[in-house]
Amino acid sequence: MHDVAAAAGVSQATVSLVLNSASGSRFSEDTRKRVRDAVDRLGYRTNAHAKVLREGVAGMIGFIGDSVATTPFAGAIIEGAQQRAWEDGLLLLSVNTGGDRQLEAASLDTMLSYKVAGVVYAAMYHRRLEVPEALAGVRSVVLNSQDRAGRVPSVAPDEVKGGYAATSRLLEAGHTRVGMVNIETLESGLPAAVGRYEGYCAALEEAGLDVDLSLVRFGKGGEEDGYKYAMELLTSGNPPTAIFCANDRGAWGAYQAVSDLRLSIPGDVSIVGFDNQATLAPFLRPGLTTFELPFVAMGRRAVELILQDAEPDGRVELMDCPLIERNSVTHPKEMP
Amino acid sequence: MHDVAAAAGVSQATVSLVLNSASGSRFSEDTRKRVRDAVDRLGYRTNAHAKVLREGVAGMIGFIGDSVATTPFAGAIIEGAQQRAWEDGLLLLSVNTGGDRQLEAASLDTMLSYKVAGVVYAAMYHRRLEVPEALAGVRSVVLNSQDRAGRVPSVAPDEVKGGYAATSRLLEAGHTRVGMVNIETLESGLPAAVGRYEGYCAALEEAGLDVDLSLVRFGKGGEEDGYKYAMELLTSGNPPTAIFCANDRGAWGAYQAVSDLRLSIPGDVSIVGFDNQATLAPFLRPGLTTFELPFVAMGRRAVELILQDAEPDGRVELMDCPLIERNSVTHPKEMP
DNA sequence: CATCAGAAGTTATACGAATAACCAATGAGT
DNA sequence: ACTCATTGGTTATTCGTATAACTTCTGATG
Repeated sequence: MHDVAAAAGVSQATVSLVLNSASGSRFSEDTRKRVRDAVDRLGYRTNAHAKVLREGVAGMIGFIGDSVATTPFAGAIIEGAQQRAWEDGLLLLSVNTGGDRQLEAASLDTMLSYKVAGVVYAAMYHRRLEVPEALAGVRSVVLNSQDRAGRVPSVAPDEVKGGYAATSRLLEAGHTRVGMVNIETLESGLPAAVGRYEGYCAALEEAGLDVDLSLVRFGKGGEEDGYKYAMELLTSGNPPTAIFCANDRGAWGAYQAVSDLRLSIPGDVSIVGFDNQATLAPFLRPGLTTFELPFVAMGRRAVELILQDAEPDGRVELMDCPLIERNSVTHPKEMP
Repeated sequence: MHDVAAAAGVSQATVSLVLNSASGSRFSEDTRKRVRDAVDRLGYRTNAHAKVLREGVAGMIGFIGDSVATTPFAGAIIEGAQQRAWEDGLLLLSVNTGGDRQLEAASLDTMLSYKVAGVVYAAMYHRRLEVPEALAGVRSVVLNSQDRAGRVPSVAPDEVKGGYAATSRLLEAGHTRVGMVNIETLESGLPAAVGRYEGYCAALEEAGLDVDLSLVRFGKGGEEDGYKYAMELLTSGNPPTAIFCANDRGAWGAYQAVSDLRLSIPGDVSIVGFDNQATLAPFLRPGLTTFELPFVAMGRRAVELILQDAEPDGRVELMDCPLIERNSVTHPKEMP
């Protein structure tokens, strides 16, 4: 900057003021032009660290993921966060800890020493977790999970509403016997499993239907269980005409079961999935009607909470899971 | 740091020296202890910006991806880069540009103003690309692609060797009629398509076999083409006993074709894929034998090149694609 | 004519750490 | 007694920017 000042024949302060005062017309047009020319000629670029040193806070937001980058869905989460940050000219300083608490603490420490404007603490899957202590020292948001202690604001998908919407989609198509293959037991406490089931029940009740436990199965989220439990449901005495699979992998298993039974989707049985897994859901035949975890929107929202002025509270913000309509749902077959 | 110095009853310089001189025993044990106690008591954390300001280079590496985070495979690339960076105590300052050259330039500019130690320029898929001019100003590496101008060093998968290894795997199992369903035409110039085909030819020739063009098809990389061309090959007069599908999605299509023909894998036809797509290859039945793009290793290597002392040249470093053995390959059936 | 307002800059300082250069005290060697 | 090395520190300066506070000049005004 001193070089620029010398080249333009002014003082360093003048350069700084010309460059930063948005429109404060304190200088003559001539001087401003000389400064800008010198900047261009010398290829001057401001030193961000000197700026931060003076101003106390950096144009960076820390992003700590327990392994977000490697899980196929959730890359979108970091993408959303980054997009939103960049809209305010900020960059993401990111780390995947792989769940290593020590790495987590160390990298958080480094981030803080870089005076990040805030920290997004993102989890690979929706759960209740303990945040590292050092987070208390900065503005922070828990993403795709919830702070168990309830101190840090959180952003997570609305599983209940998602389960409700998925089930409603089938009920509205006219189904009255709607099965569910869940991804975990309720005792697991997994918000996705508990919430989607709760939504399933709520939708049935609202439609005046009882929850028939013979139509509900609890697997482990893999396609093997999807296959196994869909098979059980469809070969039972009084099979469902539609199945809500609480994740797409389970739905894939269900597809295979339906195929092995020489039935067809959606003619004989309608299927709704959950997750909109990019490498799976669009490629099944027929395309899987499913619900999307709003990763991009969640990432954006988390950064937004960091950026906003209002003092944060420990509130959990739940975000809608949009329906992705494809071709695995239709009306139930008329009974013979 | 002044506060710490005051609390410990020493000068700021002493604190700095005690904290940084690894073992330089210039101070009494007593003083050092007082300093460390004060640091703990006050929860002092060094200001990274002040340090960078003095030293000229930051403990950060820029990572620019054209949309790495959202593509399901390549999250691993950023993971590898970050891992390696952290081993040297560096963090990644990352941006996904979504291919927007303007955003790319702007974010690169910001990164440079943060005095990053280097920049990794990562592409979503392997190709030849033009790097932004500003990259010339820093140490940089092109990742998962190659600098067309040949100035910036590049790290990319060894497609030829991959295609060679895939084909060899089938030849070694005893197959002599090995088909290939490619992901693109050769005219596309796509290194993955061109290289894997070249490797396929090389392996055949080395085994003393001619390349039989009636066994080769060029699709668009989707499962529809995988289905269509596998079907063509298998229903031809003299079908192959094994097919090398140049990507896993194509292999999935081939699986469906085989299934529709009431044949079995690997009994009637062996299949080898490419990509080891995490949400697909392990879940096919039988599990797909395939090759992995070494994303983590590539990410690591790119950062390593940035970190190393030697002056870089524009060399392209090709990395091996490891075989992921599952159950889709066996000996050919004896002819009746 | 004295005064005052505004325009157009400049000077000086602070941010936090690293380090070269300096200083004071002690004890050993001659 | 004098020199000199060693130990254990301190002082002063630098990195690059932002900005509060000051200066100087030019017209305009009462």
